[in-house]
Amino acid sequence: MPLAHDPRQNHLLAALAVPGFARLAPHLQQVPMALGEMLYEPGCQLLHAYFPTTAIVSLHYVTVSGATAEIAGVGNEGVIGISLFMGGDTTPSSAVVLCAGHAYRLPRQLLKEEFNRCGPVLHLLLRYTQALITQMTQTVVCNRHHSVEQRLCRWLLATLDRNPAGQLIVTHELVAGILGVRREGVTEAAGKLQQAGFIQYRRGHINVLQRSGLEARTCECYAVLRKELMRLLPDHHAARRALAG
Amino acid sequence: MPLAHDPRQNHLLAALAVPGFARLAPHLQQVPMALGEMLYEPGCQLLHAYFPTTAIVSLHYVTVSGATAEIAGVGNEGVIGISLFMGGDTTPSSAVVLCAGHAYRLPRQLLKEEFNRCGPVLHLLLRYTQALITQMTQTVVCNRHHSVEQRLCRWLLATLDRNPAGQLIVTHELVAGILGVRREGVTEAAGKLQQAGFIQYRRGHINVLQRSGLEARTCECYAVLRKELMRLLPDHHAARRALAG
DNA sequence: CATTGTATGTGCGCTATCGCACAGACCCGG
DNA sequence: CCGGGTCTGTGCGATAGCGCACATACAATG
Repeated sequence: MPLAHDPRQNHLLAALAVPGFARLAPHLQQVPMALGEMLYEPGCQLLHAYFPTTAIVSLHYVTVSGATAEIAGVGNEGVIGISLFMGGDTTPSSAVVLCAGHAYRLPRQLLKEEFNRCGPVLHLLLRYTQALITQMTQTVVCNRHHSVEQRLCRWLLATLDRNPAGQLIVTHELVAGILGVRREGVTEAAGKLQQAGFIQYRRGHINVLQRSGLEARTCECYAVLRKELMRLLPDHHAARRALAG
Repeated sequence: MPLAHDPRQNHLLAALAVPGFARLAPHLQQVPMALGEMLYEPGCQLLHAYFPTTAIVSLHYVTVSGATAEIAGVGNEGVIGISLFMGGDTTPSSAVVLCAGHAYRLPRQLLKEEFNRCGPVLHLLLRYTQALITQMTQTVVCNRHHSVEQRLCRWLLATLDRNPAGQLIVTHELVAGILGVRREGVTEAAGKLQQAGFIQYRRGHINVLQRSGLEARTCECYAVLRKELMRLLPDHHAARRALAG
């Protein structure tokens, strides 16, 4: 059974075989993540990789004119800092904490060393990177062709998958930045979902009451992505619990 | 000096050190690529990786309702088939030939074997993958915030960079599929660019007359991306020529 | 409990893009 | 040189989303 704070709440860490995990564990440091905290800025050298457990992080892009969009989200299924092992060291996007929580961080050098052993850790991280690419692929087409309401549903569902509590601490403004639309557009779409009884919100909180309603209103992107992520990232954490039980 | 058909017209192959290249060269098979040819379909297992020399390929996504968008383009700076070494084997996107030309292909198994030597080839391919991610990042935000005209300029410039001839064999319809807009939208934007004297087109052909005009009208995405690709993918082919000269 | 900053609701007119329909123009192949 | 299929030009009305302005309502804090 996992401790209150266990690195293995992160699925990637949970999927590591014993020797790899044993090498890394002494260097994993738990850190709290506050809402709005920026883990890295465009072009900045990362010092650590972050493996979220309860926190949710958004990979963001901000244009010169201040327009923003989420490129992909990262929760306990993944890691922030793939450029550390992919070779570029930096990226043109930034990483912002969307839901406060915790993560374990690993110094840059240790991640690189473990990666360069060319063992299972390398393959695990690359498979996760492939999953991230899939997410970005879906976001490209979703941003192009789907409505604000559809994309709001998709985002709510994806975030819920990473935070089963069912209560999100976000403002419409924040969601607008993620979807790359006006705040008013989010207010309108959220209003419709609330009227339908699927969600309920108040000043900075969104409660999901009826997942199935959101699933009915979202675009295909949610289901496509979920299926593909299942294929690429079997939930080893759940599997381990099942084995232990 | 490169032969008329030299694998090293592809920058990735050109960047390989002698031993790696020597191992792969006997297995590289030159293949012609016809306009519109589909290299792989969503979810299909690739049998080869393709290293374009003169061909240009578009990574595409098609929704259930038939809407399309380009996720990223691949020319002689890259390779098609990263999922072979990233671990997923398939992707939800497809790859379509946009500009007829040639490529060298390498059987799946040989690429994997070379990758698993964990030498310079692995690092080169991962760095290219990072460049592809950067391209997708830019496409996410560009699709969300920039106009048809800006994105048309960006696409023309990016394609020109991969095909210095300055003449593209594409219809408005085809470009519309790439940008994810109506055919009429492309006709209108292209009309404006032609009136400005930047391009000239006729039935299925587009000639770029004045790059600087396009550069002035495109969004920041082109410059940002170009700079980042320069950083990640120094043009080893040009470097080699310079050394030889 | 009063205050104040922040979040949300709403109403405009505006623009880009869509979806459709059809006319013309090109050019390839017979 | 003559078709006929394919590209391109153009003109609608419809719509989603924008940008702005301002009203209102909430909740944290002293």
